[in-house]
Amino acid sequence: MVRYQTMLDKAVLSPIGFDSFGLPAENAAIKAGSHPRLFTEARMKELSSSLRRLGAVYDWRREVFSHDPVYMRWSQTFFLALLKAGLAYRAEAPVNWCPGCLTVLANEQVLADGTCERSGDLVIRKDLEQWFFRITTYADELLEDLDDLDWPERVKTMQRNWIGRSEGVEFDLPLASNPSRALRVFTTRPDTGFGVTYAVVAPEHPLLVELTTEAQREQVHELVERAKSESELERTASSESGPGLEKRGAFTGSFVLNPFTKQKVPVYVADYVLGNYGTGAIMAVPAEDERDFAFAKAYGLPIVRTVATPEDFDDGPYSGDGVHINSGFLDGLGVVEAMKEASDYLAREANGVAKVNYRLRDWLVSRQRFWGCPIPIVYCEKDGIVPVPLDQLPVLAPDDVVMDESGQSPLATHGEFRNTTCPLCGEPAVRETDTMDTFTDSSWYFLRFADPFTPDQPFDPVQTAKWMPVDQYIGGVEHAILHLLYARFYVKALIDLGIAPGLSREPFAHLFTQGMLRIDGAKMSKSKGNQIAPEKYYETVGADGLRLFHLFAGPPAEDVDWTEQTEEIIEGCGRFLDRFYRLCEFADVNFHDVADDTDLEVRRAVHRGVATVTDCFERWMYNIAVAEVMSVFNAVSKQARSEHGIERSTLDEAIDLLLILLAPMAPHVSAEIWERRHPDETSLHHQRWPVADRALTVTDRVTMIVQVNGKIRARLEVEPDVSEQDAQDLALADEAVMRSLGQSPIKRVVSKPPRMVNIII
RNA sequence: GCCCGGAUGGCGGAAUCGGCAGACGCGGAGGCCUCAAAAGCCUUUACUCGAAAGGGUGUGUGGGUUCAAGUCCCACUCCGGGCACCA
Repeated sequence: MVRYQTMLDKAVLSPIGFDSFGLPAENAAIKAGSHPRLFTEARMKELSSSLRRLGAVYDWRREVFSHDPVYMRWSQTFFLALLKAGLAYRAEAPVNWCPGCLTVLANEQVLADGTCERSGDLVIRKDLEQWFFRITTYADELLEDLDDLDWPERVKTMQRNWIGRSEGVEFDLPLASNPSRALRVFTTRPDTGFGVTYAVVAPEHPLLVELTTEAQREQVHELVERAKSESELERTASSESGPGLEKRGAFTGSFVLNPFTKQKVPVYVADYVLGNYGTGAIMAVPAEDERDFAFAKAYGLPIVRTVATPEDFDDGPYSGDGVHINSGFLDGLGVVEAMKEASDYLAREANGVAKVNYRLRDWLVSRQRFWGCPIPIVYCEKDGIVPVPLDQLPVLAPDDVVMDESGQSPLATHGEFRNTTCPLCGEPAVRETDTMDTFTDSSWYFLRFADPFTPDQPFDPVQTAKWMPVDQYIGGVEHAILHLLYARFYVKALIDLGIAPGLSREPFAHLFTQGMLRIDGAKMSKSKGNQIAPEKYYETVGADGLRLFHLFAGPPAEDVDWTEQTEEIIEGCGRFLDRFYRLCEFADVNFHDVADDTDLEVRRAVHRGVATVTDCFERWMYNIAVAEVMSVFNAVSKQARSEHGIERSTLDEAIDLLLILLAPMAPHVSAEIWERRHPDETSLHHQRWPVADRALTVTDRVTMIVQVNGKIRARLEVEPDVSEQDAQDLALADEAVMRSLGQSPIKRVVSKPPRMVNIII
């Protein structure tokens, strides 16, 4: 794509960098007892050289990498800026701990089945004090701005689901024993209030102890203990997760008053209510909520319908629209009107307020690992949390560390690093020894690319304004709600912090999600260690052969399976390039002197090929583009090697145009041939992308199909502008058509000249 | 359970609008070249009836719309992905 766009004479910025911090390097270093930097830099070298050999076009002058102290300085500066703005904070919270990675993870890094996105270990819950970024502040903007992005709908949907905005009402359920106190709940269905037959609090709810009566203490205690011992994932996302999961709960012994019916309803504690969403307590409406229904059935609680169910509805919870029943002043209203009435009522009677809740949680950025960007904070007994002064950044990890398998970050036990003095009072203090999530590093690198040369600022606003947003961002779907969400948040925050004035609030205007290479169904990735090294193919079919295969293998958005057949396809691509080379050497070519109709046909094929390949490139159909080049080549080659032969200038034009079409796909061999053919011209890659000669691409004859009762009976060559009458006459005069018509009278003729005529009998 | 995407020869995959299904490649078969092989070249290759000419069938399944459906509509099956106790 870069090569193609460049040949269209566009200014193309194609940068490269390395997200060089992270666990793979650290784990490798632990195994070998060496320093992750050694691994990382060796790997970077290998990768760079492999990419260069592949012929990837990058502006290597702009290369950046996250463990570069210059880069780290700004990563840390941003952390402190976020802290100053109140967007970074330290809090104790239940967090996801991965026993395989020996660190906490962000919610986004935990898969739906409760395992770690990277190591596959089951994540456990721990209560720890950690650093967070207040990404939830931007929840609405992150959601709304998705609408205008040219991204795959799938990715946008994933982000929308992840943010999980829901509008509802928060209100009070007064305690029956003491109506001046209340249990606050959140609901999206205030209209179903008359159907509230019980309430539920989460096991973590602060009021739980107060609500629990002596008689129920033991039962409640048992449930709370069990909920605590299980990870959140066992609780919410076990293998049978979802609304069908078994509900476990216990009666607290207390009652609250339903503000609609003024009836006493029991308060339960149950693990299906989450402590960290909404108010951690709900009003339960079993008739209109699947989960409440299951719980009510299990615990023998009453179920009162408040919305009439459709006629064909048998049983169970019904959450659709309908007319309200058993609902006092709401009776007869539809769901939408009833919601409004009920909300107004709750506002008057139960301190009800409209409330928006999000599934999205703040971004946990602390990592108990060594190979990451240190969090630039000092803890002082007197001054508390103290940011490291900007002129002392970057805080660098020491090199004299021991990487062992203890699971402890070497920073935590490194006295010299850990023990420092407070920047404010000068008294002894300790450094933060956690590092930042590597997604913080990758959340702003694209800004640095616009101007990576200055050490004095993270990026030049003039340059970022010039290049940003990224016109075409390409990545795997696996980043749909990790990197792509974090980077969007970062950009918005950096703008609001005044760090990136004039920047577009969305970093990636167009997103294309590439497919992945799979082996035995598993994604090929560095973490799985099942990669296929390209080097081997550089030797056999060359980088160009491998490139051609890569494009040819299938649509770029889809995954490619590596099978026994794959090697053979790669060889086939290599063979094509060999054949192409031989034609350019005029091997087995016969020439004739004066151009004739056969030459015209060749020229037509070539020019149509130019048009088709251009179109394919515009529409990401690289596999078809390769097929088209092969196809055109076959036509040219066949003519050139026929006895009749080809006229010299026809072949020259064909080869030159094919070389240009091939330049972005197989840049090495095409450039070599070009140089040999045109020693005095500028290189192939500086040639302008061709435009097909319209006179040659318009068709002079077209194949018209003739159908009888929809079945094809003949194919006729006709003029493209053949009239309807002529088309029909031709069709009816055809021998094969006449045969299938037989004696039957013609009922009707449908014709779309010059494509087809259909005769109905 | 809900929401997306997909299903086309032995295989990877083509087919902007409803109008020639299977482009291109891989693999297979036969042949040429060769003492032989490799490489290369040529022919052939959806299935099926037929000696051939020619016919029939065919894009996951079942219906429908249409002169005409891989393409549009309805129902379903299977595969892939996402979400899934968020009130």
